[in-house]
Amino acid sequence: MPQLNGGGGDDLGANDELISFKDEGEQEEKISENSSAERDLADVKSSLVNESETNQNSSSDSEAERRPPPRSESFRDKSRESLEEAAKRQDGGLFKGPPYPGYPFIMIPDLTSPYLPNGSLSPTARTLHIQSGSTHYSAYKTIEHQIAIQYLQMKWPLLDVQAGSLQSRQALKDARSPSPAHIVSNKVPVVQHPHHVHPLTPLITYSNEHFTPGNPPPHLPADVDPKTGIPRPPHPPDISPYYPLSPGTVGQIPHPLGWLVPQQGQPVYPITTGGFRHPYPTALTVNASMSSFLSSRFPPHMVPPHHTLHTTGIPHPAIVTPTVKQESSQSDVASLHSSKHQDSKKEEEKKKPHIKKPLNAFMLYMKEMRAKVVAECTLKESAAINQILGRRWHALSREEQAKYYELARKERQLHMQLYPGWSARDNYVGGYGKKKKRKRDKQPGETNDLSAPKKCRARFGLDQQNNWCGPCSSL
DNA sequence: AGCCCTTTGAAGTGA
DNA sequence: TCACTTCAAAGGGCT
Repeated sequence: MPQLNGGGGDDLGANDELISFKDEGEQEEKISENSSAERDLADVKSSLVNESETNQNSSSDSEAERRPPPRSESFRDKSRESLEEAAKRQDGGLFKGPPYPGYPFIMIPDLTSPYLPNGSLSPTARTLHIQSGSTHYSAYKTIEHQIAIQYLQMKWPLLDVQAGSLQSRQALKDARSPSPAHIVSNKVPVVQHPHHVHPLTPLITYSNEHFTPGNPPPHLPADVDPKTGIPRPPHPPDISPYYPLSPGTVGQIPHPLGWLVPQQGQPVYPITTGGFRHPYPTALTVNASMSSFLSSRFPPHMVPPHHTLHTTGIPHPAIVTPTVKQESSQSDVASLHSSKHQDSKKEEEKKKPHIKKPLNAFMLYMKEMRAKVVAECTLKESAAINQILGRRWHALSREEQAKYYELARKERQLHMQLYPGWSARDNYVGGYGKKKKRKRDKQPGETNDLSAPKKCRARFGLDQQNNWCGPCSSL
């Protein structure tokens, strides 16, 4: 069976991901719909309205047309065709270059695998010598190692790949807090972007424009702050919007795996307790969060002691330590004064990081397009925005959707590599079946009933006659 | 403060 | 296998 990912071995179930695609005839329609963003949005709005007003007939044309046909093998085949095409366009395989310009996501050959693409054992997997609590690495200058460096340099020319960066992941994985091995050779300063460039951010910020080399997308954060709506200063023209470089500071590219790369002499990463909301909110103290994370993942003898707030690296932004993340130092001090073992246990419980789910294709799409829609429409309420985005999602062409599915697949893959033991179940509050929050029981098509538009009108000030929100009527 | 709303998709659970 | 549930992001609204 052909796999989407030419790299093989991908069992992430991307095959069924395109079930929402439309059939061919509909596709043409959708392509025409996409001819203009404004038209698209207007169409989306119209379809929303029409659907809202006519759904009682349960024959909403727009919905019926947009909704993908039920799963069928033929459809799956088509989807696979599409995916295969996409895979071919991307030249498939994890070890190929970034599938899209502006997508500098390095799929480092199986970071958890000790083997290099050439089949040899990677140095990081071979030589980890732990002596007296410090970590030393040897045999850096092996052929394989150099090959790996060359690989990274080839795939990411701007990256000054040194031994440290290659070892850093293993180093962090073993959570050997600041050790010379981390510090010395890493020349990839992870100067945290003010917006906390997530290693997956290049994925998340994907858009069609991103695939046009040297053509910064107009709707990127440089235009409008997705949160505040305040226009942002544009990027210098000679600087990639994805890499917040200052001229001549190539080395300050945020490593896609930057959170893994321990740093020395770097300023403390900007702590944005408010404002920008990153897909993977960054924990504040790597040692506290990471080692607690490791505590939960690895046997105690493998977990180093906490080193309070000495920040020498970045935890994966998917790791969230809510409420306690800023109390780590205080809690550490408190635990020293507290002789109650239970308290410390509770602290440990609290410190347990929350690894968020990887974003699916639609979520990635939403993250990228939300700001755009918000900018085009005065609506700010996410529920309304999401409705529009949902329509737009269905209006996307197969290829466009396939790109997001691919990004989502890679994100899942990376997530799986980063957190091998993680399960979505871990994030279930109260366990399955015990609802964290009462969700409205959704009957088939209930979202299209009259109550929805009424509620929408009430909440979003939708125009009663035009069945759409007044401020956005121009859309 | 915390849940609701709203979207799609992934993943887990139970029958 | 299927149906159902939860969570992922977002942020204004509501209790």
